[in-house]
Amino acid sequence: MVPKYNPQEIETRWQQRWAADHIYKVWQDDSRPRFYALTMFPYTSGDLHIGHWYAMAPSDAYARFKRMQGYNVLHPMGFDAFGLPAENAAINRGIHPYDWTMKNIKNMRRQLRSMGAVYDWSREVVTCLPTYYRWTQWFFLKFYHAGLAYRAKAPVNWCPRCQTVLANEQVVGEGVCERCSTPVTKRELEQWFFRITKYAEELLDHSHLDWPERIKIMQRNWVGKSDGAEVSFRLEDEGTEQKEIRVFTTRPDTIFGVTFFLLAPEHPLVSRLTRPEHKAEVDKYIAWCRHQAEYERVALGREKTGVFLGSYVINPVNGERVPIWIADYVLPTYGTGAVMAVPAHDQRDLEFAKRFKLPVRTVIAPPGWTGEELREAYAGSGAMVNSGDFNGLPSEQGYEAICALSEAKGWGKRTVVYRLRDWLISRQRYWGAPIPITYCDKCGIVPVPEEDLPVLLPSDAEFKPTGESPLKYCQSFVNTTCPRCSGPARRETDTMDTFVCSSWYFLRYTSPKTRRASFDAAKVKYWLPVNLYTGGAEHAVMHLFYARFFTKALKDMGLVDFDEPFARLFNQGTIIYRGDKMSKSRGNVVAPDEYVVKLGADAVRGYLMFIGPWELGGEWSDRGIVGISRWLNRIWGLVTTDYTSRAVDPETEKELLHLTHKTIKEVTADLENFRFNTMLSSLMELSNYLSKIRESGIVSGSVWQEAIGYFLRLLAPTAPHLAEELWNRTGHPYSIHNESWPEYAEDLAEEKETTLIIQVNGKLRDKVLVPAAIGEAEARELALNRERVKAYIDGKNLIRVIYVPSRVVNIVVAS
RNA sequence: GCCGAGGUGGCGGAAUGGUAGACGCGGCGGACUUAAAAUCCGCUUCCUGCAAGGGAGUGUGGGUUCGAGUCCCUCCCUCGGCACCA
Repeated sequence: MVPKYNPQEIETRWQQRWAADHIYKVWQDDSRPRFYALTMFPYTSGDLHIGHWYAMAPSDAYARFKRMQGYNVLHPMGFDAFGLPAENAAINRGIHPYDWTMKNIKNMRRQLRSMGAVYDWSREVVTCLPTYYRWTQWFFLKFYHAGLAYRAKAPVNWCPRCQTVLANEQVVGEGVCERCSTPVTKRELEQWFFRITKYAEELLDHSHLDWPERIKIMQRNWVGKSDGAEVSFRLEDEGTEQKEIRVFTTRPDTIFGVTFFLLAPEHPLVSRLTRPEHKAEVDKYIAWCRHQAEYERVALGREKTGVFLGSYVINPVNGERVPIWIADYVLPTYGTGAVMAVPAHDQRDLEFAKRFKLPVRTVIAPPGWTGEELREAYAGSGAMVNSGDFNGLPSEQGYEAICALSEAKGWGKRTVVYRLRDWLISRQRYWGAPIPITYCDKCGIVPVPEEDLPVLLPSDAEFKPTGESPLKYCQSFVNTTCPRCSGPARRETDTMDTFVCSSWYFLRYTSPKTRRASFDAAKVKYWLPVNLYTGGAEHAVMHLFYARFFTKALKDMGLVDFDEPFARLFNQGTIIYRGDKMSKSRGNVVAPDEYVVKLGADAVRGYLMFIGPWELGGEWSDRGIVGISRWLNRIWGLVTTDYTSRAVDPETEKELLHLTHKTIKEVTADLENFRFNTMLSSLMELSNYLSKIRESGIVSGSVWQEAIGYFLRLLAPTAPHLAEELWNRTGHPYSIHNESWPEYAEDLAEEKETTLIIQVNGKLRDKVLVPAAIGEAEARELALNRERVKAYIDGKNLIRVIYVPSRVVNIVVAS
């Protein structure tokens, strides 16, 4: 009696054996081509849910496939372990963030091990350990010395709930916090920034990246490059030390159409340019703006607001006096915070002009324009009008001509403006890598010397959120000596955004234990760039963007010799459950554990791959997984029950050989393209055919054994435990995971017979099984003489016959 | 508003411009069983017909083609992202 399929027993047994034998240990083995297959490491939230498995199980199958294909595969795993939830848990439950995080890691590691992945656990990376964050701090110093890290006072995004500042990238949707969805407010604070804008142009270049188009578009939009010109408008009243105001415009060709001038309410010149008789109104407006939330202010479709300051600028092209207003739709952070308003050719300016009865002057003629007032702003191109010497010039040429004139006269120049802002990395929280900076009354800002790293987090800090870093109240941490003059000094108490930690973890995996450096340069040279990076698309302008910036900066510092970290990127879709994305806060998480116990990790892996195309995600279904579980059970029975050959039918043997090779071909192509769902249907078709053969027993024992051997190797990436067990039970040497991927023979994979479709006027009328190599004449002859076809063509005029080789004969007739 | 992705049986989903619905779930019928579960076999897009067959059918409406789920245009819906960026 053959024992029943017992996934739990099989899976734990093989996992122990694999671990004991270190079969997934990765060496830097130059004789094989390397393949770095990376999956985004999880945040240490406590439990992995099915959504995590959806990211990890298919990528593990892919890594296994690459291994079997003969690559030296690095497929590591680690934990993104700093961050707010740990601190919040500490506040709520009185557990230290370190203990909370480590407890979670322990549990998540157990869950990950139960998945049976090829992770080499000796390479695990945990970002909250001093052995790791020491190097995060080291990178900060490198950036500081390279002029890429600076401290500045700026209006920053503040999350009142998280009690910390946020990077622009972490403000999402209608101006809410990426983490807790609380509306974000603005605060004027002295903070640390990374100069990511220095790389704006380089970050736009995705030309050597095999990345999804939508991610590239999102990043491009985020950088927001605009070509245009910077133009100076002289102040009419030159009594102030400031003689002019610069604006940025993408349409210098419309400069004759300027009828008013706008400043952001926060613009530094506002108070100086406000005439006494307007002061009360201006102050009132500015106060009103200040209590508007950022997202209200930029909400589209709002009625335009603003006030006149009472002073004027002079238009450099025609010497006109232009009134200066302030309006909240002018953003202080973009361009110069000032706008030359051209209501005829900008919809926003037109709305403003209408509201405040300001003049509108058309200076670019729309097609067919006869001088009437425009209903809507015309933003297209056309001949210049009302533009002095430039009248009649096409606007594209006008653009060039105005730029040339401004440059010649010195009141303007061509320029490029980016929407991208520098990356704010300070966080007023405890659980992050301390920024390695000291403040000395004598020496000012002094970086901590490299040899003094790490700046350790004190274990005795209080975590109560006060809007300032808990480290600020920890005297033993704050008080230090100046590295330069040895006098008393204070430590920086802000910690770094966790995205700094995750901007270089993929380098650390290559040499996780090295104590001499952040990474071993030779190993990074061997493994990087990452061949394939998989994870969710939600990181498009955060993690993925920062990691690219980091890599480019490291390249410029000479620390690495490549400027893009991830050659190929693939985003899996989202697993939904009860109509919603799985998340703790929605309370709809499905834990893999109970399914692993009941049906086995192989079934969970298989179901997640079978659910649909990986990039589209899908709905988790308790019913769906039993289909895969039953299939694995059938495979168990198919292979463990002795096969008895009762007769040998050469035709069936040939057919089995053909189907086997066809399956190898399909499974290989599907894996390469992440089409796990169709890969599994191919395997099911083969196993269904094998079941039929086992019933009839009409192939020889050796042919049967060979087919089973192929089948198991094709199954190994998806169901590593079951494949190993059956490989072992069929007398093969350990381990199937060190076997080569099967190769197919093209002539065997090819179809020998095909169903010829016979259509009359494009409608299916008959089918007939023919040799695949059938010739055209023969096919036509056959089709025209079929009884079923004759009924449709007799007595009609044969117009033409279309023949698609070995597929279709379409007979076109007319009555 | 703009940019992506998508819309196919009761459900998840397959289909190089050439048999629409592979594979699986569910359902129905049968075998095994005292019975049930499990397992195995068969059927399962809809309408019509005793049947052979016929007709319709891939969100909507048009177009290209011998032939369209697939290509082009219009519109509708769902999901994701961006959004007063001068």
